[in-house]
Amino acid sequence: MKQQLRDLVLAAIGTLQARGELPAGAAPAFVVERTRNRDHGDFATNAALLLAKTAGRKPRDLAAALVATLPARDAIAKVEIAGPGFINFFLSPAAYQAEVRAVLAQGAEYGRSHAGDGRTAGVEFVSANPTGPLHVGHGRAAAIGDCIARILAANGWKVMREFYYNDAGAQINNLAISVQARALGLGPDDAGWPDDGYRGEYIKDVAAAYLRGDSVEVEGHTVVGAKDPHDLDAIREFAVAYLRREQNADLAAFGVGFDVYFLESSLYRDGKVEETVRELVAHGHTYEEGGALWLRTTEFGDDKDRVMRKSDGTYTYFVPDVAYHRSKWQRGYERAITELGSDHHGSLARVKAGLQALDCGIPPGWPEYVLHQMVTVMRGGEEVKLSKRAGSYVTLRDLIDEVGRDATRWFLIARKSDSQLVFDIDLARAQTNDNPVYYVQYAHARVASVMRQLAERGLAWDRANGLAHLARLDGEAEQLVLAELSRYAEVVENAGASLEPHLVATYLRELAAAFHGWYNTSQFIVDEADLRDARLALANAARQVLANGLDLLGMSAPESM
RNA sequence: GCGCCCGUAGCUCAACCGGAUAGAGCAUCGGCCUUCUAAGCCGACGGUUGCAGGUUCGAGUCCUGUCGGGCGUGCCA
Repeated sequence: MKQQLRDLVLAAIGTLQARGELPAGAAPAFVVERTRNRDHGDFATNAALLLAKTAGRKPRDLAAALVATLPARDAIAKVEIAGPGFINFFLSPAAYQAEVRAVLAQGAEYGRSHAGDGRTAGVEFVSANPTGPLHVGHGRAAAIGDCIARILAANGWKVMREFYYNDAGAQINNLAISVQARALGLGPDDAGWPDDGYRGEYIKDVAAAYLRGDSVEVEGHTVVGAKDPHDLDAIREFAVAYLRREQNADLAAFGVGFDVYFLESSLYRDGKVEETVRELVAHGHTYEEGGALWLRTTEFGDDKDRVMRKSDGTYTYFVPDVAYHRSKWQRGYERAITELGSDHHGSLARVKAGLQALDCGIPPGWPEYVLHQMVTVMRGGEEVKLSKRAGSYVTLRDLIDEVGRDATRWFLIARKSDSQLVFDIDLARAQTNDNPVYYVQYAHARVASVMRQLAERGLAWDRANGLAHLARLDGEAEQLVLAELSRYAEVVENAGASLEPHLVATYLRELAAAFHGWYNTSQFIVDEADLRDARLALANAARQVLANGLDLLGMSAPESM
C-alpha cells in the first residue's frame, strides 16, 4: 500500500512537471508513512513540504495542486491537506477488507515477501568458544541472531546460520588444564590449581565423564574419554566435544539451530590463514617492523595499524577472523550479518580493513554488524550474578529452566540490541497481565477458544459467507484491528531492512491490544450468521497474523493458556 | 587521553531514510465478570526527550560542546 501511494504521488509530481507547474528534474526523497494519529488518516506524505523549496511555492498550495492531480483509486476513500502541508490518505473500507481476505488466503505465508529474491544471507551469531556453558549474553545473541535469520527468510532471503568457534587457542588450552586438574582431584582453591583455571562446577562433570570413558557425540563425530589424566591432548579433545554438545543442547532447548559450525582450526588446517596473509602482502598493504608483520589498517579508517603476525610467528586473532569472513564471501554470501557482543566492537574496524585490503571486490559495508549490549539479570529487585553450574555467571539454561523458552526469547529481543538490557526474572515468570509474553499469546489463544466454543454450540464458521459480509466490520474497535493487521507486512519489511527484531515484538503487542480491546466490546458468536461469520473471519485473520509474528520470534502460538 | 554505543514519564521501554498534540506496559488512583478465558477491557494521573548551543518551514532523531553510564583502545580472544 505504501508503495502504491508513493507511485500515485510520483505520478502527480510528473503531471505537474509536464505542465510546467513544477521544475523538471528528480523528485525529492519524500516519504509515505503511517500516521501516528488516526485523525490524520492512514498514511501521510511530506512531498509538498519538500517540493515547496525548489518550486518556490507555499507548501499548502502545492499540496492542493498535487491532490488535484492525484489519480483516483478505489482503495483511497479521502485525501486531505493538513498542518503545514502534509497530504493525508484515508483508506477505504474495501482496502481493509481485502487485507482480511489476503490473510486467510495466504495463511502462514502472509506477510512474507520475495524482496531477497532467493539470494544468500549468512547470519553468524553466538560463536561462543567451547569453554563453558552459554551465559545470558550468549542467550541474547542467540535470540537476536535467530530472529534476524527468521526475518530475513521472511523477506525472501536464503539464510545460512553460522556458528564460528575457536577450538584450539590459549583459552582451550586453559580449559584442558582445568579439566586435568579436576581429574587429578584438585579444586579451585587447592594448591596446584592452574592460575587462570576455569573454576565452575561443570569442569568437574567434564573430568568425571572423561575418567569414566564416556562417549560424546557432537556435530557428526564421536569422542571417547581416554581416562588418562595425564594425556592433555585427549583431555582437550574430549572437553571441547563435551562442552560443544552441552552448548548445542542449550541452544536446541532455546529453539536455535545452525546450518554451519565453522571451526577456527579448519582455517589453519586448510591453509586459509596463510592464503589470506599472502593476499594481503601481495596487495601491498603490509609491512614488517620489529620482527612482526603489520597490516596498514589505517588506510581503511582504523586509528592505528595492527599486527597480523607476532614476532613469535603466530597470528593475532583478527587474521583468522578476516580469513573466516573471506570464506563467507567466497561461499557466495551476498549479505553477511555478524552478530557480536559490543565488547568486541574494537575488532570491527580491523576485520573490515582486512577485507578491504584483500582488494577482491568486497563492498565497504560488508559484513553488516549487529552488536548487542550487556544483559543484567534481576530477581527480587537484586542483581543475580552467579549460577551453580558455571559459578561466575548466569547461564542461558538457568533462564530457560526458570522462565521458559518463549518468555526468555521475548525479553531478550524485545529491546533494541544496542541498549543495555535488564532481564527481570520475576516479570518474565509472572502469569499476569504484567507480562507481555502472555498478553500476546493470550490473544492468539482467545481466538482458538472462541472457535472451540463455536463447535460446542453446534455451530460452524462459514468462511466464504464471512468474507462476503466483511462490510459488517464497521465498529471502531474492529477498524482498529483491521488497521493493525494491514501493517504487518510493513513491519516484516522494516525489521528486515534495519535488522531489528524488536520491531516485531512491539507490533505484536499493539496488534494484541487492538484485539483484546475488540474482544471486550463485541461478542463474536452472535445469532445472526452473516455478522458472526464476518467477525470470525476477522478474529481468525488476527490469529493468523499473531501466529506468523510469533513464529518470526521463534515463539509458540498456544491454542489455550 | 582518544574512539564507539546509550541517556525519553517514578520503573522497563517504543517512536518507521527529520514531520503534525513524544506513545505503550508496569506502578498509583477510579470503574467493568449471570454474557465466547478478567492471563482481559475502559478512564485518570504522570514529560523542559541529561544539559547548552547550532542547522531546518519543522529536531527525541542531524551537527558542536558538555555531564552521566557501558564498552573498546594488546605482538590477548
